[in-house]
Amino acid sequence: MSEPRPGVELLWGAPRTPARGPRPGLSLERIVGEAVAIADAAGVAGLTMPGLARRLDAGTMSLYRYIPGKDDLISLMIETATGDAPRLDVSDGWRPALTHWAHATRTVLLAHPWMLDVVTSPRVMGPRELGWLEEGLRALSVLALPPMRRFDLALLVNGYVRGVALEQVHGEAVAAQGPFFTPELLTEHGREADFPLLMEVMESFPFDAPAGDGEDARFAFGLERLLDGIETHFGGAAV
Amino acid sequence: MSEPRPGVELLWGAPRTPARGPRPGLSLERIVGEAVAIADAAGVAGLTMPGLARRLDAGTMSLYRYIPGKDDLISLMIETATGDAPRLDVSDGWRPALTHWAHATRTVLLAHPWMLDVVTSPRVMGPRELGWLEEGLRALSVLALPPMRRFDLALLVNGYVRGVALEQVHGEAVAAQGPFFTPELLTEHGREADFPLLMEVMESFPFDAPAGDGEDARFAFGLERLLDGIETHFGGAAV
DNA sequence: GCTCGATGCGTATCGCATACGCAATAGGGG
DNA sequence: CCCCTATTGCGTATGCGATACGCATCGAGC
Repeated sequence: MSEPRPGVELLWGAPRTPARGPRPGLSLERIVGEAVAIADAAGVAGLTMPGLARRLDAGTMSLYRYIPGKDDLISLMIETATGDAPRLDVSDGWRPALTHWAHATRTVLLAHPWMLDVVTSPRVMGPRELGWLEEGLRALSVLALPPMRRFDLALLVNGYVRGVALEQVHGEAVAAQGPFFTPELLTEHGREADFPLLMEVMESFPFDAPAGDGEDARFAFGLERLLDGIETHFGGAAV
Repeated sequence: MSEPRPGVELLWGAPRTPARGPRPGLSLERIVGEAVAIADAAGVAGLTMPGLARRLDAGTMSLYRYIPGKDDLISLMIETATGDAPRLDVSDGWRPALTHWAHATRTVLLAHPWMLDVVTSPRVMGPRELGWLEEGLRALSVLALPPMRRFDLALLVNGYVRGVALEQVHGEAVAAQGPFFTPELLTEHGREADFPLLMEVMESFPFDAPAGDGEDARFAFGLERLLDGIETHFGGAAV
């Protein structure tokens, strides 16, 4: 038996258009759009139902006429912020396509860092999000592998993208709340002898470098390594 | 000027032993240990100050005599659950050592899945956690690279481990709340034509396979690819 | 035994998610 | 054309979590 799960219908069903009753003063699109804007600016922690209602000039409880609960709102936010998957060009083989896919995924995650906090929760993926997976599979479809193996590879690359994005966002958040990753942390507690290699790193830390570029380069570099590894292993499987 | 930030002292300072006053009925160790046990069983969402106090047979506010706030508690939980970094044997080169390091990291994350939810928040790392980084750097120290570059590589591998663990935990959580990743999701909404490759995957999904083993293999495989890539790029840099 | 730095914790505040119910609204069948 | 009813807006209320505050109490050293 399939349970109703109203949230799934919001993601997958057709938009509801009621026949009778007062005209709705809000719309799912407006609610979700404003929620995404709030989360972009203040993170998921800054997104509250009263706060969202205030931005929409509505009563708090009015929101619940449109969504069953906050969890469903977040699912819809993910679906909206994700956007449509890029159309990949696989004519040059899987590697350029998968590279493009990975970079596009990273761009989305960095544009909406709160997504890194919420994609973990148990939830149902929407059509847009599955569209991204489908495109990833399409990039890999030129490899003569069982579908399940291609799926593994798509998740592998996706996991890499997430992990590195998480690392970057985390690092930036820590840096924003004050200098922490400095030699002083260790010397002040007399622990510098326990972390000789970290001391080296901290001392050479270029705090003045433009953070974004370095992160992009680090990401691209790691991605190339990962794809190199895939290629040496599966390169011969090209159709 | 360095601000006080009491949480940092809890992580890095010496254990406080008060001279006067009533004997403390609780201890940091007991509080943090019980908190980790709760989070292991119920996730961070299941960890509340009143709930924790109840397990400890204490009043809720008593906890605040030991920790400044919940955030600091979580920092301490991470530090405790992380455990001591494994001593790596680098005599066979960087690759076996780094492999061991990555697997050990993964083991910790899967033993305490809530860590994946909280490592993102802006926080200060403790000595144990930095010890892991130090060990990762030690594995890479046999490569003749600038310290910063070795640091990048350590974060790269760490990011990969996190990303894949996140993916696995997320997938398991979704699966636990009912079948979702099935062809029916698509066919029920008449969208099967939009996701031909996903349909293939869903149809071949072996729901009966032992999940853990498959995930371990997938992780190990991806890690090998990543290290392969690093090796082909930096292999010549061995000291 | 007095003092003063601690501790245990009841009480209170504040913010959040969300259930419930009532009043206002408006398309459509009679 | 009007009333019926599905529907909306939202005030009010509940319950829970984090945490500030203050009081009663404790106990090591004088």
